[in-house]
Amino acid sequence: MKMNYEENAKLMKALADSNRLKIMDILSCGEKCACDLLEEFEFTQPTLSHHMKVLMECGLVNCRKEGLWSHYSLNRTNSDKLILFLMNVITDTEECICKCKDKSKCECQ
Amino acid sequence: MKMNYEENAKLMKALADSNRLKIMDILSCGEKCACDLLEEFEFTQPTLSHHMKVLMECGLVNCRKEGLWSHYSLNRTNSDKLILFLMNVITDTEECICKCKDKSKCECQ
DNA sequence: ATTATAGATAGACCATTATCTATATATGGA
DNA sequence: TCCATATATAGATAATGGTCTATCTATAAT
Repeated sequence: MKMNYEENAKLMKALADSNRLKIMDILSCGEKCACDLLEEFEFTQPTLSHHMKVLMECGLVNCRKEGLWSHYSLNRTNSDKLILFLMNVITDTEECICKCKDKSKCECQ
Repeated sequence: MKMNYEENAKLMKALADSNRLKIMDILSCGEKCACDLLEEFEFTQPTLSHHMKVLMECGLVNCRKEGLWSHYSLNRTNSDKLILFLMNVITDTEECICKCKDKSKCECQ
């Protein structure tokens, strides 16, 4: 697997916030409009708008506009890809970055 | 599953950096000393020390001291737990936070 | 004991970010 | 057309975080 640390770090940053994790959790059960999401939090509407922008810009959330309302939903493809990436990170694979190093050079073992 | 957004957001923050993702990837193949890790990066030794502290303090990485050397390794239990948490976040489960809400109150659907 | 080396800590600097208030935009209804 | 409402944007502020240089601590070798 091609390990793109930079790109996936952006997705991780998007989820490195407890409020956005909660938003993702809520959306995992189905599409929700902004007003419904806002009810679950203490922060203001512009703050929710900011969080949704962060999640959308990195591709973890989709938005469907209908009249005045914005309906948000998970992008499951990209969410799954991020988890797959993480599983690759913590798994010892043949193609791992460390495999190409000359082990004999290590002084400390 | 008990969804502790705050606590897991801390773990996500620790992995929301491309250098630390790469460190985790390297450690996934086995224990490495700091000097070996440092070779893979452009940044300075104090910067590596900072990154290792972040990863250790949230429990994603263990450290074994041996003389002058510090040997780092993945904490697979905690790494696995984080991925399990993420899978719960993006999965529609019966116990999801949104399930207790009164759906009929939603104005937008 | 002195010196060299591995790693940690302190403090500074700059960029990023979560939040707010105020305001703008866009849509639907009277 | 005018107003109410849902959401987005702008700009400010305070906190956080990644990196550096300089320095400290602890261990090992001579």
